[in-house]
Amino acid sequence: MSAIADVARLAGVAKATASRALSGRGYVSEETRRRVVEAAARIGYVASPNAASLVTGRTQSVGVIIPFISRWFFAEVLESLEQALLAQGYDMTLYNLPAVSDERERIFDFFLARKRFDGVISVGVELTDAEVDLLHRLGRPLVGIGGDIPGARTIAIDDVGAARLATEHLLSLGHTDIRHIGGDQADQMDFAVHTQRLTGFNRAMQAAGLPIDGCFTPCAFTIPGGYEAGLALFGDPRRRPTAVFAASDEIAIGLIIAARDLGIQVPSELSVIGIDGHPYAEMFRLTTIEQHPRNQARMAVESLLAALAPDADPAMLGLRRAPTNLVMRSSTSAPR
Amino acid sequence: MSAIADVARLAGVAKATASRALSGRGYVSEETRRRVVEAAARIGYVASPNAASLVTGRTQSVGVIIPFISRWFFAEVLESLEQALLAQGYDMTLYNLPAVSDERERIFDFFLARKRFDGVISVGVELTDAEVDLLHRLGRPLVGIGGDIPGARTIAIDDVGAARLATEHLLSLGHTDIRHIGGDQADQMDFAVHTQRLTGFNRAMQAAGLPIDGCFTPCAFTIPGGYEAGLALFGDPRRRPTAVFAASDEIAIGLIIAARDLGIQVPSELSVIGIDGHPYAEMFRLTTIEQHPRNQARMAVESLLAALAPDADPAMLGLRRAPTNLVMRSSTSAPR
DNA sequence: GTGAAAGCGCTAACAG
DNA sequence: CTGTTAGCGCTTTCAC
Repeated sequence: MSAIADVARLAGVAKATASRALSGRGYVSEETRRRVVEAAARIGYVASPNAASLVTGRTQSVGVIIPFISRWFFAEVLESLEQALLAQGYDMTLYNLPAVSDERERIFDFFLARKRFDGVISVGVELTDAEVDLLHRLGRPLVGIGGDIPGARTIAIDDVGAARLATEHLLSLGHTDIRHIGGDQADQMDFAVHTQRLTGFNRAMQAAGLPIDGCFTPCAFTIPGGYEAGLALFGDPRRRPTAVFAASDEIAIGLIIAARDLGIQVPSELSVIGIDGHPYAEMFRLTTIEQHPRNQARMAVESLLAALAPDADPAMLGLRRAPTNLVMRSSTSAPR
Repeated sequence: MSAIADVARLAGVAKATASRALSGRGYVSEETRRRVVEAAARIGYVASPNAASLVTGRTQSVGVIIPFISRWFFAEVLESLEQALLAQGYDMTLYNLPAVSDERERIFDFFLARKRFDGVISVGVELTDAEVDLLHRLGRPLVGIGGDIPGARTIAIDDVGAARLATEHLLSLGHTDIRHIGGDQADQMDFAVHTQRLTGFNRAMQAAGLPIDGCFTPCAFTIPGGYEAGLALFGDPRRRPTAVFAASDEIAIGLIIAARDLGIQVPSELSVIGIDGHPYAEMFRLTTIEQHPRNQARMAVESLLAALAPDADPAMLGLRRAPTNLVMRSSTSAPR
């Protein structure tokens, strides 16, 4: 016997009335509602979301696909997504997407293809055309964070602009020997971020009339990645730059640790600027440009839920961008 | 019309047969199965997990509750859980549990209480009795990682033993002025971990006939937390210890950064040992005891799924512990 | 404002 | 091996 039937019987009403009273949809007299709620409480009634979904088509659940969990930016996004979603009564099913592979295909074909979610949020994943297609075919809102997805709302910072700003900051301090350490272009995982930040760097350098040849060094997008790159780059004092723009704070922090290991004073002998707003920035006296992961997450949820609302505003289908602020977390300095 | 009915009609069989052919349960002739599968493929049939769950009672989904996402250990556990679960056809719904609060209560009463999950995995959360009760009342397997949950399978390292081992390592190098920097006992979030690691430290010290008064300093369980503690602890050269056992690698790394900022050589002037197996350990020449988050996660999933299997082995209901290895990631040294 | 009835899409008996 | 029959627990018309 369906559980709600028990509640109904106990309250002396029909199943339909109990349903209305409990879900808040439809007209129920105050007196009846009270009786139903009380009856439900008495027998500890909990609705079956499955049964409800089967008829309403809504699952109150959203799928999130993300390529990393342990990198600061992604973890931060995840935390905020979960919080924002939960506050609206949605829960979050997480798919940690590997590089294109059988496993990945399975996530799309087996898990995402089913009508399990009211919407999908894709965080910093470079999706293939087929994947985007499949997601659209679900007929449910799709929102991206960290890069464009054809036909979907997207939240992102202006990566080219942020990189340019960072580089210009170093230029304005008088530096001319500046390097960019960033992600490998061949690394599929991190959206166009790598390319865009390199582009911003190149533009700023060229606008200042400086050469860009040999200024870029790729490395893994992590603290150890930056550390390795730093050991290699700063090893020879005669070829050491006076300033570095790192494509992420994690790389920047790795560079600083390496510099210190080599006895180089930061920031007096070497200026480093990064992008992210990483919480370790202060400890390392790192100048950084905030990427506001929490804001981006909140905006994504807001945008997704707006699309889910009965009176969805088609205007929200455009591209939205989170603000990009140059935040001087600590001192960079002029070259000596 | 139910989608599977379309498939059935197209294949010229009954719905039940189509169901059997597609789900693999029950007898179907090879010929029939082929026709059904083909028909399904032709119209792009995807089963509705909701409808299936409604009748089978299984959701192929597990709930995971966890207090942090951005700390290394937790992120690592999460990644492994997701991977192991996915491989078995389960997806993972994530609840980032805040300290006891209305939000937290809502997670239990509203989200977890519904029969949405085939099982629940609790990672490093100190659950209240009421919460444990609610989880048990679901009648579904519950597995814990990182600390005991009454009546549930639990995977954890031996925290007291690991702490003791770490301290003994420092003692064996000849150190006698050793401090323990760990989590605040009042911090509810981190299970009994704080207390247990402090206990292990105290036991080792006492066994060596050393005093423990004033040897413990609490701090936040993060790199910045360790950094702050380090600045305070190492500021006065006359009161500086020769070795520190940090309750986590993150604290240890913070301590090392602080020490370096103060011009102290690590490890020659100060030995630091931590627990975790953090990937930054090598960069910081940190000695650490591995906590194997990935192993623990895999064991948790294994244990959960075993309980879900039709022939569940009641013997698995016991407490299991992951191996604790003392790994010398790099050099610690004797006091000078 | 409330009740009766008709499903949502699927699987599990049970015959055949 | 396959078809028929009953629901799983809920929401939603549509009358009253």
